[in-house]
Amino acid sequence: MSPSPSRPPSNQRDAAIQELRRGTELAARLRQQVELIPELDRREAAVANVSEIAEAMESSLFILKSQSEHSFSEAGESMAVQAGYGTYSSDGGSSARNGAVARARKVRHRRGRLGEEAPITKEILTEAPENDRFPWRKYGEKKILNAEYTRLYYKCGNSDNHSKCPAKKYVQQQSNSSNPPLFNVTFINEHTCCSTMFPDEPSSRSDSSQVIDFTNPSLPSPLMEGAPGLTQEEEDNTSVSMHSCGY
DNA sequence: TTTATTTGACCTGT
DNA sequence: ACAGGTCAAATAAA
Repeated sequence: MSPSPSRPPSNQRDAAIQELRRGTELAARLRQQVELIPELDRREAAVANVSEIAEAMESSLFILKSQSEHSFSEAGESMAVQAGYGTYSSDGGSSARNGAVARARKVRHRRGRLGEEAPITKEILTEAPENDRFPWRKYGEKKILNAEYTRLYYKCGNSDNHSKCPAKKYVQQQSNSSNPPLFNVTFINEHTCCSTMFPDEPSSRSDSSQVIDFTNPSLPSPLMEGAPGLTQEEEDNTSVSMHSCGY
C-alpha cells in the first residue's frame, strides 16, 4: 500500500555486496589462519568468532541481495541467490509445507499449487544456529528419519504481531558429532519485520523484539558486541514501514 | 501473571 | 502408510 521506503541506489548496493563478498573471503582466510593456533581453547574461541563474522557477512549479503532481487521482480519470481557457503533456491528440496489444523477449525492457505509462489529457502551450515540476530520462537521439534538428532522448528518472533513476519527456520544438528557440533539451518521465507535481537541489550518491556532497520547504512554492525547507538525507539517512531529486509 | 517452551496430536504430501 | 511440518494445551520460567 504505502510506497516502498527509500533504498540505497543499486550501484551503492552492488558496491556493498562486493565489499561483503570480500569480507566473506577474508573471513575464510582468517579462519584458516586461526586454525593454526596451537592452544585449543584460544583456537576454538577464535574459530567461533570468525564463524560469527562470516555469518554476519552472509546475513548482510542476503539482505542486500534480497533487496536487489525485489527491485527487479516484485511479484516473487523465482529467486536464485547464491550466498557463500549457503545454497539458496526457490524451493529448497524439502519444500516446506504448510500444515493445517483441524482442532482449531482454522482455514489455512494450502501449499501453493500451480502459480503460487514457492517459499524462499536458504540452507547454511553453522556452529551457532542461534546466532543470526533475529528473534526466533520455537514451535516444534521432530525426530527425523535417519537423523541422530531431532529437528527444531522456529518461526520469527514477529510472526504473531502486526508485521506477520513469515520467516521460519529449521535447525538440524549434524549426526557426525564434531566439536563444536555443526548445525544444518534452513531458513524459510524472508523476514518482513526487520527485527533483530541483541543479546547484550535488555529487551524492552511488552515488546520483546527489537525492530532494527538493517537497510539503514548508519547502523553499526550488530556483530560488534554491545554496539552502542541503536536507538530502536526511533525505529518505532518511524513505524518501520516494512522493509523487505530478508536476512 | 505473562511469556516462552515442550510435546503429543493431527495435518498434508508422497 | 509414512514422514515431515504445524498447532495448541500443558508446563516451565521469568
